[in-house]
Amino acid sequence: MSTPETEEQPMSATAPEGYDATAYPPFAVTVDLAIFTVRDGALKVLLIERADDPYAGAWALPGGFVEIDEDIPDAAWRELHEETGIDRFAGHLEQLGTYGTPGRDPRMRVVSVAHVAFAPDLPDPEAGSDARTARWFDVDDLDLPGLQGSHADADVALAFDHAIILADAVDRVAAKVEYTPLATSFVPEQFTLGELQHVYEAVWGTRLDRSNFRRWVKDSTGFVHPAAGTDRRRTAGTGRPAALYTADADGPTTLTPPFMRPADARARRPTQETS
Amino acid sequence: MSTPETEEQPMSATAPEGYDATAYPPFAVTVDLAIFTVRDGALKVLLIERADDPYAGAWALPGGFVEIDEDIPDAAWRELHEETGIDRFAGHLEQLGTYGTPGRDPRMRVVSVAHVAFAPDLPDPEAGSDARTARWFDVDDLDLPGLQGSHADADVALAFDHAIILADAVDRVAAKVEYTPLATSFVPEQFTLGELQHVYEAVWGTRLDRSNFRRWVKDSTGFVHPAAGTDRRRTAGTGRPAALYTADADGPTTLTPPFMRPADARARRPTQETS
DNA sequence: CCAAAAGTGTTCTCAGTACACCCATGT
DNA sequence: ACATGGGTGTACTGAGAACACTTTTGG
Repeated sequence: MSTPETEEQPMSATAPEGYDATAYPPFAVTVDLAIFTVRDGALKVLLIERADDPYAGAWALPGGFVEIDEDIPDAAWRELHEETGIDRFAGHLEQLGTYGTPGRDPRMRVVSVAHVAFAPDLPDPEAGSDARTARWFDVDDLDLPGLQGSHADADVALAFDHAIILADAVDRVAAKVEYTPLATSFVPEQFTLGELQHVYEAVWGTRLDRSNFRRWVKDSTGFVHPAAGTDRRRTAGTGRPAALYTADADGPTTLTPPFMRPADARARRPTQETS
Repeated sequence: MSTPETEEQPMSATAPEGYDATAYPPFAVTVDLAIFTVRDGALKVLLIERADDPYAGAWALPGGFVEIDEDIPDAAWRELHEETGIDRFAGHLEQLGTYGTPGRDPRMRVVSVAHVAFAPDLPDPEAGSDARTARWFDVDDLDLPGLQGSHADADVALAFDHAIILADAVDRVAAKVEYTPLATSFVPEQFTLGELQHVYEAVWGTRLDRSNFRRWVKDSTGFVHPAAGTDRRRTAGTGRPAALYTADADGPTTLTPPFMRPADARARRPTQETS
């Protein structure tokens, strides 16, 4: 942790040798969330429209202050619930990274712990729920730094450094579905293999061979299994009804072998070297 | 970012509706570093011995306060330099994650942005350099949560939540060498393929087939190439001298195909789901 | 001569790829 | 009938795994 190594190492001018517990540089700490869902075959992210300055009228990731006695994950789950109504454990939430460049918020020094959340297709946020607009955006319609395939509609300007955070978040999602069963977080509890395949195709922006996809999924241990009890089938428009599957609850957290996306799929941006 | 969404979302009691720029919960922000090197065929991490309470006598990751006008990567590089003398760009440094559970530092609310650094074999830290002990520890000699192979010598107690951070850091290192050329950050500028193989073996805690390793390395594009100019060879004790190689400077940041560690290698712990 | 490490080649196997074909349903 | 998507099987190919053998040095 970040134990103030008082006499062990020279502190900055703001926290000198004989410091007392209040003599440290005071930061504001917030959480920001990139909340993803897959819908209409596309990867969507939830953005809210800012009503006030700075960046009034711009779109931003939902987020807010961490309370002084609140753990960071708790703050993230709280924000997620406030924005989407998703209950704890009904979705997946993980830390993405921390963004704290001085000046990123013009008002004060803010360090934001960004998070990524996945959820099955969610309803449209209720516009009037708290006087502010919120919308699902197709990720490909946003102009994100370092991401190809952006046929940027970009009349959507993102506030603060949220374009960077969101680009990192998209990379994270694409990478995680490769070696974890997290793709199942994007589909309802019971799902068809076709639906699951659509998740991969949306996240990676590529097309997969149906036959090989099925074989890989069914050969992966601890990933999915035929839906218990009612072995019914579900229709998805036209065509033959599909068998239903469920995610293995006790499955491993990393898939072996991983499902590698084809090399031509959406390029992975490297982890930011902090240089 | 974490823009305080003033009227957009209800703030906590500490940052209520009509807040002013000073009315936010004040946090201390620090950086902690897990600095790794490979030596004697083992993965080593640099720890410092705490002289004072809390956790006097315990070992801890080096770290310190972020200054109020200092960017987080700058603070991490500064700490790295103070601890090891490594200059910017002479090693690899990246953000690992942020740890901010209330009470992790008994004195105040501290949020620490942990980092991972790789460097070639470094000299022993000078004990007298600033009155405090610092040592390289074999990672396998530490008792880290969720990591197998710990024949824990564990008379070494880690301060704060540093055991958790360090365990996460070890995972990160193991995962990164799989799909990035970062293993070359652990060896000198000119190195033999045997030395490079030792890095993988140390990080993964496994043995690799020499022949297959060479083939994979040489077939990977943008990874290594024969040492320029002097095509000399270097001896490593006894045996035939080996050809020298250099990392491709302009290489890709992700290797294709990745070099998968064998399934029996040190298990990867999943990304912490923030639940 | 022997040990140790570098360097080269060869076989075997299995997973990913591509593709062909049948099945069940809606219109 | 035909379009649409589900479901199954098969042949091809290339990369990883295992292992045998040669080369160059120090002792």
